[in-house]
Amino acid sequence: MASHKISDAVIRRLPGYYRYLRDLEKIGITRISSQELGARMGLTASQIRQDINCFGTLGQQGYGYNVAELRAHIGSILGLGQKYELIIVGAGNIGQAVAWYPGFSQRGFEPIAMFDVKPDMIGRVIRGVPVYNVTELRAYLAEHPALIGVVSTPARVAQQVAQQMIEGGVRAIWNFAPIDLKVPANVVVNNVHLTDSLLVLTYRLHQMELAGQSPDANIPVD
Amino acid sequence: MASHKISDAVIRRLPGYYRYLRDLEKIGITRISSQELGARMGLTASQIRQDINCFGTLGQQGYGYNVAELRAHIGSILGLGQKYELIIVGAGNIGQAVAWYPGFSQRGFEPIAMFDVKPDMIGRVIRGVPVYNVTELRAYLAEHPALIGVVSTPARVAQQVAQQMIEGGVRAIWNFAPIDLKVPANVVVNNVHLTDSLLVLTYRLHQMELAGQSPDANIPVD
DNA sequence: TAGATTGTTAATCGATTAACAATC
DNA sequence: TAGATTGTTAATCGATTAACAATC
Repeated sequence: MASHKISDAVIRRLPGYYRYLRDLEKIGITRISSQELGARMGLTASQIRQDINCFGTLGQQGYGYNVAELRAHIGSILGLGQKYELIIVGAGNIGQAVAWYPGFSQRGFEPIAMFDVKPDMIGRVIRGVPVYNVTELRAYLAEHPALIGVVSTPARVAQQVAQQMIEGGVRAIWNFAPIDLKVPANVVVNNVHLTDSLLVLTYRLHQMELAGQSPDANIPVD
Repeated sequence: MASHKISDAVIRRLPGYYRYLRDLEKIGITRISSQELGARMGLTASQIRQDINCFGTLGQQGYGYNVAELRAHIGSILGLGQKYELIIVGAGNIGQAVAWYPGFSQRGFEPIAMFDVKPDMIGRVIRGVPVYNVTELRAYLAEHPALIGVVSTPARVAQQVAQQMIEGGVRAIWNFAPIDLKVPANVVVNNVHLTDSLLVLTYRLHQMELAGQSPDANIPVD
């Protein structure tokens, strides 16, 4: 039986499934068991079957899962298969890195404009994406609606930029500023804190050093 | 009572605590209750007290927590307070973004070298960081040990780069390639999958659209 | 002292794992 | 059919929340 509320824990694993299935497809594997997929991903077979069952009956007893079919299904759950125009505020390194992330366009993400405050950035066209003055953000959005906004500004202006995006019709914000953006309930936000992930790394490194390099067994990968 | 094994769930929250406490300190707040901190961070007061108690007795009944003291303590648990030299393989946008992330140096992270394969990158010095040919990686590490390695290469070479880093003495790998690096038990790895986080965002956006914009209440922020 | 707020134990909730009957 | 492997229920485990005595 399908689609009772999918838990957050499951949702966070979905992109991983998608990625692994895509890689399997690429190397020509067409079917896979929960056992085998689990071994590759570092999850239990049981968990994989539970996860997949959240959104319907996709496997076949005695056979396993069809890789292409499963990937397509997970992709559609993730909202792929449609095109997402996105705007980027903050044309620094992170903004540019995001704009040019390989594989972005093939997944339907299209950066249509960047915004910055620096005079030497404004007016440039970087790999086809024009950089506008951030003062033009509202006016631009009025003409060119975008569902997704990327915030790659310094923390101190991030909330205010988000505000303008939301007023301009942006419904999802991907935030790289080191602050947790607050948004209304009809807008989604994902705060990516790069430094946080580095600190988790140093924590583990530190622990390992304290423990005198003793292998602390399975360090979970996140 | 302190330090029984700190769970992974707690560890992942620590950088958040650190960040909020730092911001509080900046605006001059010197003491805070679990109640108030919870309200700001979107956690329950109970959870905050549980978390903090994992690593000792830091609060005072009837008073709360001393912001500066708590931040310093969490910082030291996270392994801050020492200097970390880091090398970056892949001098593209993400590599550069990482190298120049503001606040890096004030937290003790110092990029000492970048490596790439592109002839037009090799030999450049970008904001003080030299870019070498990746073929020189081993030789470089032999002379300049670094604890942390950043992998910001295409996926297809990432595992091999990690291998070389590890052989060169790197003990922690911060990976941005869209693949889960496998490392031996005495090395730590943190796989940052930017696309994964974007897909979680589109999932939620998609759900919200399906639900006809109805506010789906508390969208957790991660 | 009285009020506030922690530290900590117990209760609840949710997520993962184990087991196995259903079925391809 | 026999073997494989799912779908699904039950058991376990862990994390979060609630409650309250301890104490500043």
